[in-house]
Amino acid sequence: MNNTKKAVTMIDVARDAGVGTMTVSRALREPSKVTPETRQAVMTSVMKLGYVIDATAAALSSKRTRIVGAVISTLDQSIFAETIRGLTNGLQASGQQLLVATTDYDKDKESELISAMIGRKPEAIVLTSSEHSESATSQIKATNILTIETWEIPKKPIFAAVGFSNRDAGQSITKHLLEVGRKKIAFLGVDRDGDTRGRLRHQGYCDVIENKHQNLSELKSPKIGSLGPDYGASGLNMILKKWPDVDAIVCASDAIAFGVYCEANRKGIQVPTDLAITGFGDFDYARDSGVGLTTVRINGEKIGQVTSELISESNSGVDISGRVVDLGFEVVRRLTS
Amino acid sequence: MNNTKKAVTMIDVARDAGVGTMTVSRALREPSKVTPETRQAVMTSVMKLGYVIDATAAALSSKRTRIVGAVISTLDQSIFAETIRGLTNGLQASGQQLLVATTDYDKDKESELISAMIGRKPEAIVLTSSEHSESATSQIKATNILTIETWEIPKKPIFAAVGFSNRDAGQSITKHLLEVGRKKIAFLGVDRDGDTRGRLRHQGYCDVIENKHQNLSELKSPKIGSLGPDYGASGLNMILKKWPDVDAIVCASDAIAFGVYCEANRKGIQVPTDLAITGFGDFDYARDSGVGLTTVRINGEKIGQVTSELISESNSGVDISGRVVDLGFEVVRRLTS
DNA sequence: ATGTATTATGGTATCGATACCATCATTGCA
DNA sequence: TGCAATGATGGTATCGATACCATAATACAT
Repeated sequence: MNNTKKAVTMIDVARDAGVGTMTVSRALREPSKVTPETRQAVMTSVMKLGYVIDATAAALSSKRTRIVGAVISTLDQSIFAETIRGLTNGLQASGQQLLVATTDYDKDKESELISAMIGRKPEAIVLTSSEHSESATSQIKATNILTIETWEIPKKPIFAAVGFSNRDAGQSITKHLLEVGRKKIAFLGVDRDGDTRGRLRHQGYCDVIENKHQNLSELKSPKIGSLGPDYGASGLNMILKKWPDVDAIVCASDAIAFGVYCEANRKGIQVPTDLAITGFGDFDYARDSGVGLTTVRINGEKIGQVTSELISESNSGVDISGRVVDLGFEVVRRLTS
Repeated sequence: MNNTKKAVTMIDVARDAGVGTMTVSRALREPSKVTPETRQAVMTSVMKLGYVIDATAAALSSKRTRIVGAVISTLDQSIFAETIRGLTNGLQASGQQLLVATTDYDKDKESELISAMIGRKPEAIVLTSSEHSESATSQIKATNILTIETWEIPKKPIFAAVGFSNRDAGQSITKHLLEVGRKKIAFLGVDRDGDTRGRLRHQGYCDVIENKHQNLSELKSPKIGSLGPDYGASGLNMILKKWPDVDAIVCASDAIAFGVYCEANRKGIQVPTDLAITGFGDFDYARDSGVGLTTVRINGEKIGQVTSELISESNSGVDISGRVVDLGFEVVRRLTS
């Protein structure tokens, strides 16, 4: 495995094709700059020797790594997986590649990973969290590497941001429930350290439900355990015990909403007649399962795609600092509200 | 964004600290090789100047990129996301980073991406598909880069493999249904081009259901559309039309099984009394939703973790070629069988 | 026909850190 | 006391491709 085999370099190809190294380099990168014959000769030698250009050397020499770094919170519930997909697709089209690192919502880890990323000298860094440690931010600013914050649009972006406002989304979905006549709307979510999204959605809910008596919210900070459907099931029971007359629950994620829905079914609670339920994210099991969950749709793939476009733009010389792309969200009413 | 700012190099640090560049290099990488005082002086200068080691130059010089490439089929339904997670966690611990590329089950794209990966001279390449184009395989063999195939264990691994046998899994889950007394067991899956997993699971099913009359299988090749729950819903109807007396359905994925379950519920079919349903993968919505789907559990994260361990082992000089780690799977009986 | 613009090509310094070897200082032991 | 062994440090060639500049060869205009 350890490269015991010979390494074919550009010099070998040049010698074989009877040209200089620069001609090989050009034939490979800007074919129009060499005559068709020389290009042909070079390509033949490349094939014959099985030559592959060394990206490391090319990067050092040209000062262009063609790497984009993504420092994301988690890949767990596929929340960001779509964004990664949108990014890789966009970047692959322009010959860039994505270096990923996951922080698991740990700020120290994020800071550390951002350092490592900076060392790679990527052409851009994509972040999914909206709050960063001081050292991370200052380091990014110092090195002046294009950094794009995604999903939650921060109040003060470092350079540029692509996403939406979780708070606005929280407001919209709560308003929707009010509009369809719900009176006692509860909120169910988790307040995970370092993960501000749930908190912001809760904030949006609170903005709309001003009445202190009406504000029925549970925002737990579970140290362990899944933040998925099982939490929704126990959450519903908690809420029912505290506020038996609840008639709607805004959940901080589809997974939680799904758990609430299943538990309601088990208890014989009619949805949406007795209880309306809304989710967040519009993931496949909310969308296609037949449950017909009312939710807030966020186009994660588009976030990645637009981000890659911004990166391309920046690479072609456009100054995109200060650019904020708000892709919004969509309240999708289905059968649970 | 374009690095208009000065670049701090190791020479700058060396000058500032009043030592040679090699001492700086050592102070940063092998602190034990320098006196505490020099190390301190170097670190002070590093902080002062905001120096970050240039990974590109380090890689070129040391011939160690500390990059591992992952060429995966898709990140869509989070099937491989857990593996990515296991990998990044393991690799981050040893200072490696993961470069990801997605092929969307396109073999040409895979071949192309593998070439690009090879150019990066990664310390290992991780593949999630079990069948590769000829050019991809030969290129990998020629460059002699450690390549680990994951999930489906191929008959003839290039170097090493970590995963399980989809065919065995298909057999086991089908046997389970026979054991619990089912007589008319159907199979529902999709035959996506380039994705052999569904086909192998189907193969396992066929191995067990030898009787031609009993073999009720649908393996469609949908060009478009989701392979998720919505396919399960329509699939159930197809099956019922063809074989009204079916009493069990082996689904090629949890998502499909989930769709079948929901559709059965809608039609008033009792699960599991009238119809048993099994899935594949044990994703969260199968696990925690309360549906209690009987399924085949595959530990995707462990695949990534073990893979990263193999990579570490190889990096420390052990020859792991030919190593095949079969992590198996687990038939989890819940409420739908 | 001659000078200028244009295209094709190659030589070489360079990117920034590390491997290798040399040097010098210090310690241990006969 | 002297000599080898050990440890700390630095000089310099090197990794492999590209940028920059120089040159050669061709086309084109006057």
